[in-house]
Amino acid sequence: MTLFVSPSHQLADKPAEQVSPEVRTLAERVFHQLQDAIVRGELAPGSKITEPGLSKTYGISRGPLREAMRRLEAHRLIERVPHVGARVVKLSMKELLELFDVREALESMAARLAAEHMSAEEIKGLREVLALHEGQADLKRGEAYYQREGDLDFHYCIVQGSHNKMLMNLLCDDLYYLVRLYRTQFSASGTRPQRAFVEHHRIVDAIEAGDAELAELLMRRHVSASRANVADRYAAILEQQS
Amino acid sequence: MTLFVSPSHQLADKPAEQVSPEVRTLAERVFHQLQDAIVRGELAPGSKITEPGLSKTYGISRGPLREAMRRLEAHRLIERVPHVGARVVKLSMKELLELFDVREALESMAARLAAEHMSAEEIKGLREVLALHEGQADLKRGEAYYQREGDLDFHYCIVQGSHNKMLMNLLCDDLYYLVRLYRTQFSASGTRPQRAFVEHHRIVDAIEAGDAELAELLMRRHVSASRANVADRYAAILEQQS
DNA sequence: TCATGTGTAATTGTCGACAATTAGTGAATA
DNA sequence: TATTCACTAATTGTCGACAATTACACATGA
Repeated sequence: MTLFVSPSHQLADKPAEQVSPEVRTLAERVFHQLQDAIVRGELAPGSKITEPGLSKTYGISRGPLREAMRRLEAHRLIERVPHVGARVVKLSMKELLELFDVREALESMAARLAAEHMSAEEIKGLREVLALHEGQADLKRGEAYYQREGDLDFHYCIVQGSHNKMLMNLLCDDLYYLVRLYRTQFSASGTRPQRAFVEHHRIVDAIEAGDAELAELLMRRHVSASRANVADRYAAILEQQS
Repeated sequence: MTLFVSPSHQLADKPAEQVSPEVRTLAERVFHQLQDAIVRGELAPGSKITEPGLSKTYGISRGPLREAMRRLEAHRLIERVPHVGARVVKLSMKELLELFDVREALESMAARLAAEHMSAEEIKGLREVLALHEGQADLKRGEAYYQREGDLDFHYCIVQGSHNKMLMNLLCDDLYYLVRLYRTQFSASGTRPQRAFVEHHRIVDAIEAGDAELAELLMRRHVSASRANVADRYAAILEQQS
């Protein structure tokens, strides 16, 4: 399967070293390192990050560090206030649901475009991704982690299949890091993974049939169901606490 | 009409001075200045911009300048290559159409959410925006410029009405500068403005009726028609040249 | 006890200088 | 003549130091 390498796998395999492709400058490297650290939860959401601190931790001066932080800010992973400082972003449930709305809009469009533009070879690769997930035992046992990572792989493939670079940038470079960050704050499981798996197959079927409208509709429902699942679990947690 | 101030009007009224709200640092100021300069076409698309050059032009050192450039890069207004330099982004027709696809996805979602969340007062403000456009004589004469700017105002209002901050950031802070940049490269007019004006009213009707699905559908068609108009005009230009 | 003002310490913003990489010019050779 | 290599100039990347702003602690007064 040479289709693509998901960012999650990239980050899981390599221990945050600069073996990656286009990391030719210190600012680039520390940007990716900080991105990983935030997404993995090593830098706690809401915690304050100071320039001298990070500068010492990563062994670089504040110049490239500030450029990296500017990029993190643009990607919505940290929040800065002039003359005050920066904090790791902390997603509220409201913001998380907003993120799902944006995903619903963009990913359904991606599915539509994928149905129109994906080559037979790409669709084959997509099937292999699904087969890979099916083979994983933990899916049946209801353990959500790999399924969720695989879920990202799947969505990643669809977005790539849209052949729309702007969409790819928005979803794969920007929003997915937020999606992964959310995992460190709200864990999700239940019976959702199995159903999501079925939905994935239906979506690929529609794409393979070249039915753009159906692919779009199914992806929209898929993301929407995922959103509802998160909202329900959150409501349950609130119930439990009170 | 206290509803909002569109970025286009902001930039039109103030001659790029730092009277704006939260511009408390040099990097912020030069970021906005460069953003304006690019969107207005003062910095030609595709032209190379060098750090010493800008540094001298704006009278600041390269530190804050580089941070501003990093933000411009994140907003896709310039493209940087490590150790080589930066260029003002030049939208190809393919990329412009990609942008329309993204807008179609996001703005239709915004219209749906606006129909669900806009208050009566906000809707009243929206009507006033339309009335303002109607009063402008150049709309009837087919002069597109103000209509197009007004078009942005309209879309801006809808996005604000969605009450979804993530959507607002994506559309109003990021993509709209690209949309405005496109105007400097491809001028659009024809009979489209008048029809767009009618479509605007239909959309507001749906929002006022609280019909989320209809509002979404109409906005989707509206953006799609705009996209088709651009594509047709481009095809005509290609025809003319050959 | 609470509010207010002051002073200090820490952090952020900005600058100029140096190191590293690249592009372009020109000369030497096949 | 075309190609390749070296050299130079310019630009980008990085660093450390200084200035400006802010936050916190403490003392003073009502």
